[in-house]
Amino acid sequence: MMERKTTKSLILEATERLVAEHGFESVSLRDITNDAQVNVAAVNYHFGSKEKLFEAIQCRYIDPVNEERLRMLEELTGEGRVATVREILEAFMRPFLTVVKGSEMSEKLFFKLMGRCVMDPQGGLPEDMVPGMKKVAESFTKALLTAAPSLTTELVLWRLHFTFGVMAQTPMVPAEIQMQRISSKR
Amino acid sequence: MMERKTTKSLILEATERLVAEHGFESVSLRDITNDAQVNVAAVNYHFGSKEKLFEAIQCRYIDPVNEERLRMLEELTGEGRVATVREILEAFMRPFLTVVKGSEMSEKLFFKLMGRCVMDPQGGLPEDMVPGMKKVAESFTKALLTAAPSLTTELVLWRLHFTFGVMAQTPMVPAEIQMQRISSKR
DNA sequence: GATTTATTCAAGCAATCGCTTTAATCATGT
DNA sequence: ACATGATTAAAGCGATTGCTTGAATAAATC
Repeated sequence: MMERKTTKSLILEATERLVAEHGFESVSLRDITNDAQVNVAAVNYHFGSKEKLFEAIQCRYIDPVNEERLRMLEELTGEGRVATVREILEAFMRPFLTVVKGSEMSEKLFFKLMGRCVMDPQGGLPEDMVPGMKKVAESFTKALLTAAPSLTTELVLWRLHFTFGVMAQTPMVPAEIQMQRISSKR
Repeated sequence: MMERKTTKSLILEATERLVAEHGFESVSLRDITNDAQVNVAAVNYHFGSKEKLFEAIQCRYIDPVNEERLRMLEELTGEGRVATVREILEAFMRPFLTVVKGSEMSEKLFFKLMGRCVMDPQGGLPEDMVPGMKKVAESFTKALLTAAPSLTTELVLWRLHFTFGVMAQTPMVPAEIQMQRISSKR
């Protein structure tokens, strides 16, 4: 009996969908396996535990994003080249679009999932993602300090934090705005 | 036997603390009652259900914030007065500080809790908070459109959304930045 | 075709979930 | 002192949690 998609990828996709929609803490193994039309035991067989499954879906897209970020930054600043703040920020943000285009996910779902990863990270980031995140933060901070020498490290980190946070928050647009669309007369 | 604090307020304070720290979905009734040193049944006795308890701690500070917002806005724009964008935004943000100063909570905990209310709202806002939120959104949108006629309703709503979101996100500053403080040499 | 390995399945485990029940205890008014 | 209503406490309810088990099935190797 040949199936179009493997059990493992069915689980991953269902998890991404449900976590994006409801957040990490609200999703149970049964929610996932029901949605994926798969046996409960399959999660522990393929991933070891619920926590490791969650780590897997966090790494799945964030790692490529971080790699593309560093690649673009190296292209901008390598071999003594000088980059503008705008170019550096572009290298920070654009990889999200690059990665989502290359995936099978809808943009909206993708950004919702990214948002959950930033807001919810239950028990912190996966251990093997920490070095990559540190590398990105360090490299971009250094590049931005070079491009804008009047700033301090602390200022740059705060602004990066907000830059990332606003992006992560964008797809979470709550009912407010649609409600307002209706109730406002202008 | 007279106790310093009532059971009800012990529960409220423990809930605020735990929700601010771990988010709504992660906190159980036992977590709360253990932390508050009260019986499990006390929650359902005083609040009816876990969900209503959560609604209570959401309304407890957000309602006063919204009232103060409308009061400040009325002071700025009432009786045909004209307000600047900056003044209006101040009326939008400052009430958070006013309310937290008047409470017994630490600022950090307060903003963390507010952040959870924006990010986590499991099952949407409490029903009886919706009218207040709508009123605030409408009034401030209208005021901002008057102060900055070149903007559209949609633009104003998006910018309010981000303004609010950035504030809600501020106290969530993750390990990144402290980590970076250590690992960066500058 | 037989044997071994990888995967799926139904069933059930202990732990915890929100919540209820019933009885004891407290406070208050007469 | 007694009765009344408000509050607290211990025990346990059914449902759900993450996870494991042992057998059945599919796939791969010989």
